[in-house]
Amino acid sequence: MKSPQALTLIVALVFSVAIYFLANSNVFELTSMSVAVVAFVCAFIAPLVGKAEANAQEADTSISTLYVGNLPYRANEAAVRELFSEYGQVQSVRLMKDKHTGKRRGFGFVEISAADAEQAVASLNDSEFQQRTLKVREAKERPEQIVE
DNA sequence: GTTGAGCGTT
Repeated sequence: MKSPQALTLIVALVFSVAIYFLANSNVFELTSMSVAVVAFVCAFIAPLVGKAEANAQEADTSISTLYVGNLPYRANEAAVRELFSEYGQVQSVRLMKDKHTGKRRGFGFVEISAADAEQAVASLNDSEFQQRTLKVREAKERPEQIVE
């Protein structure tokens, strides 16, 4: 797992070392001040680059929460995840069960890529799953991510 | 161990 910040840091370090040796060799007649200026610019830009890459990653992982009803009581999370994985990247699957008895309540929520959410709903709603006709909609409450 | 419209847990 390489983070954008770590990558940017490595680039900045390598660049700084290169500038240091260039300054020592006097190839470009660099002064200590010019090296300091370059170092300052690098230190100023690095966090901005890292932040931009982080924002780009967030945009790629925008997620929609889908309500899945009429599930068979015997259905488990793995089976539901497999089902929705046919249409998109499944972020998480939560099958709601009664907190006290632990029995399945027959519905759940699936977090899936926003880009694939509509396709999954259109394909899986009113489809048959373990001899039950599923109800798949966009979840009403608790919007985690706003879809534009 | 049962049932059958529904929108929820840290």
